[in-house]
Amino acid sequence: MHELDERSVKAVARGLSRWFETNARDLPWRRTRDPYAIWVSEIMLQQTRVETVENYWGRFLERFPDVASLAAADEDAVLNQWSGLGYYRRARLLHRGARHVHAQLGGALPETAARLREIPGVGPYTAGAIASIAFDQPAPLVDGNVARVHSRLAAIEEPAAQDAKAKHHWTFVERVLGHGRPRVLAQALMELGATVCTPRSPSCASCPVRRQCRAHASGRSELIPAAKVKKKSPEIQLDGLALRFGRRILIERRPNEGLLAGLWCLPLFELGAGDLAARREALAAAASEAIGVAISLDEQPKPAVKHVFSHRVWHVLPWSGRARRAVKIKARADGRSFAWLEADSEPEGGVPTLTRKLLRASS
DNA sequence: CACGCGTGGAC
DNA sequence: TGTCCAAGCGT
Repeated sequence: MHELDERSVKAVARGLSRWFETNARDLPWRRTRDPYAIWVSEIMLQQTRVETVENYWGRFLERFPDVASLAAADEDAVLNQWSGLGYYRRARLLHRGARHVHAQLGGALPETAARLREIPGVGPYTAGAIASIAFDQPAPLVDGNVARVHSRLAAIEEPAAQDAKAKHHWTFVERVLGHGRPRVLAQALMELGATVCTPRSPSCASCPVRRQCRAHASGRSELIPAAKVKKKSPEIQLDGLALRFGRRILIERRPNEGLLAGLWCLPLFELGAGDLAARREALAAAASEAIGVAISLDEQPKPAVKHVFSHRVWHVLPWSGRARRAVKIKARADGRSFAWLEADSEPEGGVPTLTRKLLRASS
C-alpha cells in the first residue's frame, strides 16, 4: 500500500466537489451555518443514523436555540430532550461543553480544531467537522465513512490501518481539503461513504471517483474494509416492577455511573432466573426492602421485554404491584432516587426507550 | 488502548 | 430470526 499521488488526490477533490453539488442530501443541518447548530448535529450524529437525528435536531434547537440557553439549562432538561436518542453521555458532555463555551469563551465557538478539541465531548473527528463545516477551515476529519472511502481508494488491506484513528487517513483528508472548499469537501467525503461507498454493496458504478479507486480496479471494494470480529453480548434476566399507588407509578433514577446512568426507569432487580413463583417471592422481598414499603404483587408478570443494548441484552419480566402506602422519597449517595409519576405524565429528566417499553408492557 | 456506552433500520 | 451496524468520545 502506498499513498495516492497528488494528481489522484486532486482528481478525487474535483470529482467529489462536482458530485456533491448535485447529489448532496438536503439535510436540515446543512441549511444553517450557525456553528452551535452544526455542533449539536455532529454530537447527535455520533454513531447514530441520519434518519434518527432528523427527529431530534430541530426540536432540540427549538428548546435550546443557542449556547446561552443550553448552558443555562438543567442537565435533566437536556437529557429529557435527548430521550430515546441513546448514548446519553453525549448529552451530558454537550451540556458541559456549552457551559465551557459560555463561561470560558464568551459564548462563541472557537474556529480552530485545536481549540474546539478542548470542549468536552469534542474529539478529533468532531473538532475537524466543526472547523471544516462551520468555519470552512482546512481541518481534517476522519469518521467511519472517510476511513472506508480512503481504505478503498488506496486499497488498504491491513485491518489496523483501516481504523479511523490511523494517521494516513488524516493526512489524506488534509491533502484533499487543499484542493477546494473544505466545507464542501469534508461533507462530500462523508456523503460519499454514506450513500455510495457503503459498507456493503457499494454503488461503484455511480461513484464519481471510481477511476481513482484501487479497490475498484482490483475488484476488491466489497472486501475492504475487513469484517470486524464481534464478540457476543452477555444476556441477563431482570425483574422490573411497575409499582402503583392510586394513579401514580414509582420510577427510579438509575445510578450516576454505567448503563442508562442518571435516567429514569422502573425499579429493576437482578434476582437470577428461577421459576416464576420463586422470582415473584424474591422480587416482593427485594422490592419491599429497597423501596421501604409493603408490596402486593400480581400473580403473573407480563411477557418478558427484550432490550438490546450495544454490548448486552436484557430480558426484563414486567411485574405489576401495589404499594400499601406512599413511600417517602429520598435520594441516595450514588444518585439513585425514587419518584412518583402521575398517570399520563412524563419524568422531568431523561427517559430511555427501555422505560417506555416497560411502561407500555405493564399497563 | 480496549472497552463501555443506546437505538432502530436494513438485509 | 439474527447480524451488522451509524458522522465517536472518554477513560
